[in-house]
Amino acid sequence: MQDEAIPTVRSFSRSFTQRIGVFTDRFLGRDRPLAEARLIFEVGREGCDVRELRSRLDLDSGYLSRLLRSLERQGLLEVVPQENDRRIRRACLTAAGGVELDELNRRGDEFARSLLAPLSAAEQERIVRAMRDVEQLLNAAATTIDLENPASADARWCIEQYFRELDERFEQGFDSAQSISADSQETMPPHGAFLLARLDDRAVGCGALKTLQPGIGSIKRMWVSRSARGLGLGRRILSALELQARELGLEVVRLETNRSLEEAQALYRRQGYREVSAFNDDPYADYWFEKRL
Amino acid sequence: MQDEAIPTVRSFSRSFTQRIGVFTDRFLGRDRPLAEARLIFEVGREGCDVRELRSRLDLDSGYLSRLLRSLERQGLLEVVPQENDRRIRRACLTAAGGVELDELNRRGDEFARSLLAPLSAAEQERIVRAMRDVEQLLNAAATTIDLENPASADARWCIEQYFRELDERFEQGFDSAQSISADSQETMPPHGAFLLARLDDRAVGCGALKTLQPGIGSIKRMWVSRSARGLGLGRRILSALELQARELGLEVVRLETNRSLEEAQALYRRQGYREVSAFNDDPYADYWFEKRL
DNA sequence: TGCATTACCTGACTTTAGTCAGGCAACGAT
DNA sequence: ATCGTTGCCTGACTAAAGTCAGGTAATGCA
Repeated sequence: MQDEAIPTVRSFSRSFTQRIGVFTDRFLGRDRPLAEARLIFEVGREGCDVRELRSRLDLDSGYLSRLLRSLERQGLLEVVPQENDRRIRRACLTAAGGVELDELNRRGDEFARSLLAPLSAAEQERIVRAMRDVEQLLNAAATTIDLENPASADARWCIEQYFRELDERFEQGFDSAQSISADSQETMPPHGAFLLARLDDRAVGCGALKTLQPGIGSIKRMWVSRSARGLGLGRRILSALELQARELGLEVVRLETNRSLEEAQALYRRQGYREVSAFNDDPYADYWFEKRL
Repeated sequence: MQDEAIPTVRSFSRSFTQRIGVFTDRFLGRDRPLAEARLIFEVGREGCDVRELRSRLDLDSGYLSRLLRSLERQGLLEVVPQENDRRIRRACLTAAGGVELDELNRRGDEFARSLLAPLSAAEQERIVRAMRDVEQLLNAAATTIDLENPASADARWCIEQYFRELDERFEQGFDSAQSISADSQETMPPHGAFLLARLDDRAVGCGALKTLQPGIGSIKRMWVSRSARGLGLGRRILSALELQARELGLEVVRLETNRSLEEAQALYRRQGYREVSAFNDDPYADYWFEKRL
């Protein structure tokens, strides 16, 4: 780590919370408590389940309930039971709530504009670029990679997305039944592992490991959601899978990939994988790689 | 302004306040109110006058007083009257307060470290650079430039700094008595103007305008503090002075400068000033510039 | 059918943050 | 000496934020 890295981060957060904090309090919550304003934002046009609000804003159940009642009294939103499970309730903005949301958005835009206004065009471009960088990398840093049961809803969602993308990208399309298996049993301890990447409780990537034969593992299901690409997440998932492989006592990991997935090939080469001759007959594989751990 | 500028700023502040806000509350103020933790920071090793604390943290006098009493009760600081004016009181950390400050700093560092930890070395370097950019430009944007009475304490402090720097940089040194005048009367309405740049109530630059003869003005005292250079502040002060000149009915502004002040010359040329022959006999002037407004 | 669980709500708190009016001592100028 | 000002403090508030212990209806499961 560079010497000035820590001071830079600290001085940055300090100056930023000061400058932006002032905004958040003064602009956004001018005529209502800040928590209420945030809640209106979070509910948004399409509405939002109460449980979802609770987790996203990290609020106490009782406190959130009270906030919802307050906004209801003000005629800004309605909380209605869901059709299929009447315990779960959904908050939706009323027409008046929509107007309020517009107003909040207007103030937010105005604040952003006033923040940039004193800067020249070139400076504005520079700060916007730098902000995008910081945000991206902050998101990358906030993304966690953990073991997950491959049968869980999030895991299955990721695999589904992965298959869908392969079907789009492969010239011949993709049918998972044709491909080499990597089912739940195979990708769980003690024979394998399934890793899920999450950003703020949202699944954004995955990777799986299964044992081919004693000492030799295979990496499957490497996928990163479009929204999270370019953040080095692929590299982190791959490294984490290799760590899992070592812990399972594997000495070599292999993987196969399709010619259309150029980024993936580049990643494998960068991470020390070398191309080997075909070790299976996966109909979608064009290249085979291997790495000794 | 670019199309995505506003959304980028907004999404950035959103994600940043979320990620950093969590830290500020959870890490820093874990076993005491956030306001107290901030206060300990602000008092720092060398101590700080109460009035200074009030303005820096923008706190109500009564509220601050109560916070100080609370920290005093906890044995973390002492508030003692100043020698020369016993109304003004100074807050100083006790030994225990110093220990607490160390702990706060430790937590801050730890947070910064944990924020960067998941990133690769190259990514860390990228985010640190981007943060520096954002902070610098945010500071630039937060710097205000306003008319100031040239006799005010801040104005005189800036002029003093300016003279001191000229004395350092000119080969022959600098003595303000030898130079062409620009006293308070000359740089005030209706014959002139004095502009002061402030960042968070701290004077960081200045510039003055006086009338030489009907329709012709002269720009003097252009200075930017070292801490604020490279932020385009010189350009903004110069533009603001030109605006003042137009409002005073001037059609031409002139200025002279010393050969050692290369950045200044570059700025003047960039802003449309062209070199002219000497229009005065200032002993420190090597170049003379003029701009038609 | 009964029982545990889930999802949310209510009431009764505490803590933190912030405001306002007035008060007192120290100081500066006359 | 006195009078206005400055710098800080105290008391008496209010609002916002957050916590905790139940409570209730809906649902799922044995």
